[in-house]
Amino acid sequence: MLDERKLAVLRAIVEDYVSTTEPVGSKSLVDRHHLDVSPATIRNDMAVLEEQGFIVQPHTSAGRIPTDKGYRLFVDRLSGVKPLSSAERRAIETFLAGAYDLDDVVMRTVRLLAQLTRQVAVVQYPSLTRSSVRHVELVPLAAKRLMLVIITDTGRVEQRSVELPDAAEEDSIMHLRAVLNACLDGSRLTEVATVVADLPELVDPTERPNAAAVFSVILETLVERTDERVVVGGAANLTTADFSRGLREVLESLEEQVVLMRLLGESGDHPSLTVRIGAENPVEGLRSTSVVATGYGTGDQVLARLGVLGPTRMDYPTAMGAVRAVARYVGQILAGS
Amino acid sequence: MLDERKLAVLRAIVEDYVSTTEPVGSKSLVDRHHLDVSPATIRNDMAVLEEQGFIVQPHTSAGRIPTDKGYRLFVDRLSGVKPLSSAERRAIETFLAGAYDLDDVVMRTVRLLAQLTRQVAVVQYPSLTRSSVRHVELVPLAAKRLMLVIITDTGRVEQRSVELPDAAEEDSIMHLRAVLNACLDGSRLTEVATVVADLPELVDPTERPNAAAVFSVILETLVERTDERVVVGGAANLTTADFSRGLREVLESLEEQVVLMRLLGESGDHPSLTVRIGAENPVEGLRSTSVVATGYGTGDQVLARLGVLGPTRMDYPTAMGAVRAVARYVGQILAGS
DNA sequence: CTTGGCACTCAGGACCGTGGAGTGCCAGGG
DNA sequence: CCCTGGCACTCCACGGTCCTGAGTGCCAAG
Repeated sequence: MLDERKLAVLRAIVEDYVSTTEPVGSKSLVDRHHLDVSPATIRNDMAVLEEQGFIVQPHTSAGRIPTDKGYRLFVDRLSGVKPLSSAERRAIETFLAGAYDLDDVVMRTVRLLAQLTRQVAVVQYPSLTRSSVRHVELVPLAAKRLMLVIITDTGRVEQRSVELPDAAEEDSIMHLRAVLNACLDGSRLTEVATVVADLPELVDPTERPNAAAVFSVILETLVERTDERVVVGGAANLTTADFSRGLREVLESLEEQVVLMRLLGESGDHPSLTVRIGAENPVEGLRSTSVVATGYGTGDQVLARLGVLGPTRMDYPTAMGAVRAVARYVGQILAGS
Repeated sequence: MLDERKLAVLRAIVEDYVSTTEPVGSKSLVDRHHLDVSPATIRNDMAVLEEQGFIVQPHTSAGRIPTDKGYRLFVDRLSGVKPLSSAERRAIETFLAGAYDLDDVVMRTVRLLAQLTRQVAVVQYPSLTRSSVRHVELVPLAAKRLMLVIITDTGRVEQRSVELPDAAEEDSIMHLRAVLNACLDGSRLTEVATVVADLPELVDPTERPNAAAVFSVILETLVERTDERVVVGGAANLTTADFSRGLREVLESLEEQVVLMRLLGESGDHPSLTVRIGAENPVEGLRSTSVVATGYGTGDQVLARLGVLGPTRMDYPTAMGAVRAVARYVGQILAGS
């Protein structure tokens, strides 16, 4: 029911509206894109497109602007992913290559994405639950207190201080550390819960209370704490797109870790490019924004997600290209370190 | 040359303007504050205040608004620090008490400050250079690669990966770790440079290349890297105060770590409350904002700084009260952990 | 199905007039 | 010398009117 030309018209409307921010009319359409028909014909097409809910006019006798449904069709069928220029690719590469630790990689990634797309960038730290333990360290801080440091194979470091019920000897701590590393080293964090459950038997009875304290903190840290960290950058880009007074709402949402997680999509398993447009968005208050996100990781393993957020009127092909490219490079960087 | 009443007038102007956001005129002044004189008298006073540069009128025959100089006088001589209500104090206490590690303390602090003052909150992580080493850990990741973890007495953990020139035995790493901890444990980070310089002699000659690699990374991390981390929160509060189109500029500045450091004031030594008003601000692009900051730390030791940022038209007494109170509580929390 | 013609609609800008808030100045009184 | 009431003046903000131009929907003809 939508013939070839009507689709072309929709595509043209989206493109023009995205680049000009102004409702686009039949006249300007025909000469900017070389559709070889008259404005009147286009008007008929637009009437149909409007009836179907792909476009609307802000007021009678103004141009048309796409609806969420219109963008959706555009993304699904009318546009590809725009590959980056080679200059941009080089820029990404050199910019990310300079990073020297995980924090730095994440920070640089967020800046990079924000700059490339001129939107707000959102990057999730490599997920704890998907990585595995590389080393556990116990550092005595005081007689009845020590610091627990867990290092994962994605370079992430978690630290927690632990209160011990009894004063601990240097020896018993050494022993505990050895046990922990022997058992946990290499385990996926999803397995940690079961592994830890068996641990107490390996410890001298007199030391069990202290060991139990440490174990429970480990569980808390690795298993119960789903609090994945998310970093945001490029918030200044929100000012160009006027959300009227919704800007406050958007900024507030961006400070909520939980919201950001839902935004990126909890279905973090498949690494495919996801686009959420306007009201498709699960988050109240971000109903006038779109999110382009994807998973990233080393090899076929998805460690976390990253993406950009902007007004529904955003340059989807470019955003998708940038997000996909950056995700790939970050994956490479992480794999190589 | 400014008698008692003129000062009272200035104070009243600042207070009214801050609460109403509108230029304040002689008439509304006299009945909102019970100055027992006629509007005409006030007008004369205002003429003088304007001549001296404490206030201006946006257009002829509109009310007056304070200049930066006016706010300065207000802060220095006309207003105290408004203490928090006991409810607020309790809220601070319970909110901060729930924190379980350093990251969490900082995050909670930033939220707290933003909520209390309804401004943008800025909190610097406890400074590396002012704390001392509690433990150094070396974790082998691969034959020629290991992870260096440094734990400070303020609970901060720094991690870096190190490329080794030669493959390293488990033994030699153990030895190196022992040497490092023996020498560095307890040193102030400012002394680390000199201590490290003497280290190579304590290491077996065959291991010197590897040791040197580690040492240089330590130096990089602790000494050369002045990159102190700063966390921002409550950016949404910027939307209420209209910076016209300067909002973008402000948001951009807030994403630059370096800028934030300068904002809080590098003169981090004395713990006194600092107020920077408008153009007094060292940062281009934040000339229309004010910053209220202070140092915080354990006991008499200043570890870092925190504060709030807002439009020059901000409620200084309240902001100062909140900043001071939060700084104290954070200090207590850090001291107790 | 496309096209040119035509009448219609409506947002936005320019223009104008008015009301009110606020000022500066002045002359008189304590 | 300082305070005060009175007065004339200035100008912003607000609302109404008009006009223009972009854009539309519809229709009849090709």
